[in-house]
Amino acid sequence: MSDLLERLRGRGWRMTAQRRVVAEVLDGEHVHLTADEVHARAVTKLPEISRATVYNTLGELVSLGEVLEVATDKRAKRYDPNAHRPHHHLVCARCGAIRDVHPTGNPLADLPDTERFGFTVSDVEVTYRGLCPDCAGA
Amino acid sequence: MSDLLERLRGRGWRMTAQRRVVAEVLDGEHVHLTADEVHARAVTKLPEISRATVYNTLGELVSLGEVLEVATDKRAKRYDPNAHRPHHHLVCARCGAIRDVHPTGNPLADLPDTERFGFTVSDVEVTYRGLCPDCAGA
DNA sequence: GTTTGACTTAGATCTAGTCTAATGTAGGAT
DNA sequence: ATCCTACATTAGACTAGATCTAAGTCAAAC
Repeated sequence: MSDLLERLRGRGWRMTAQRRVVAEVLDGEHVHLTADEVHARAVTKLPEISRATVYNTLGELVSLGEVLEVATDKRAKRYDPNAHRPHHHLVCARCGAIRDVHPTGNPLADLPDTERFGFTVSDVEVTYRGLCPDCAGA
Repeated sequence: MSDLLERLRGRGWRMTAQRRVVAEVLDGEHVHLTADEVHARAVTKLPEISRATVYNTLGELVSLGEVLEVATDKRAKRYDPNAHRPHHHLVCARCGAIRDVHPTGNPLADLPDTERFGFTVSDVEVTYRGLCPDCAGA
């Protein structure tokens, strides 16, 4: 069903029921879930899985580069399984929903050396904010 | 000393010792403080000021548009007194330090209609990430 | 100088996340 | 097939950051 599990196994990731379930949840729906939402879905497949394990597993998937952490505001972090195609985010200011977007242009090139203050700049995130159709209609 | 206090008074903002101190802290140093850092500095000027008041006051300054809230990660929010000149941020991935930057280009124009999913897009934030000179050197 | 509604306070509470010590188990060795 | 053990999982305590509450205070309109 998924090559995510294959990739992980290939990297020597010790496979457990809990980790499989977390990976399946992320792989299944290409939306941006919070850790608690991942936990809630995981519990339906494996009732005894604990929150700590979900956090641990998400953290590992992030350091393996298989999943992206998205912290657009002070609500819960969200996890983005679409780590292999670079993209940015469009966030609803009201409900927090996130969509992946692919703007044109290259913002990294738009930051002149004089504006880098000696930093080693390695990454840019562009976050568009607005209201989703549901929240704008209300 | 500052026109921030003038502007606030002009808007009918009820002036209290606590609010003045918070405004002065923000106005004084053009860095990006966390709420607790604001509180710590405020306490040196007005020892009995409470954390709740600092939070309230910061929240009001944000809704008045005098101060910007910057939530670049899951650490504490930071408050940016430079609300009147549009800019973006350069963040140190290690220590969380923030610098204001002014990239060229206009990312809002870089998001085609087909990528807007019916959202009413009103704002873009560009966050550059990297290591500051101190953290890169370590 | 009074009045009053807005402001401030200490501390409880909430949420998201991390840590710990005890227990369980995947998967290599035998 | 079973045994080991290093790694994984667990429940629940803990933390940081932020918000809420109810009681007390005070700026400013009169």
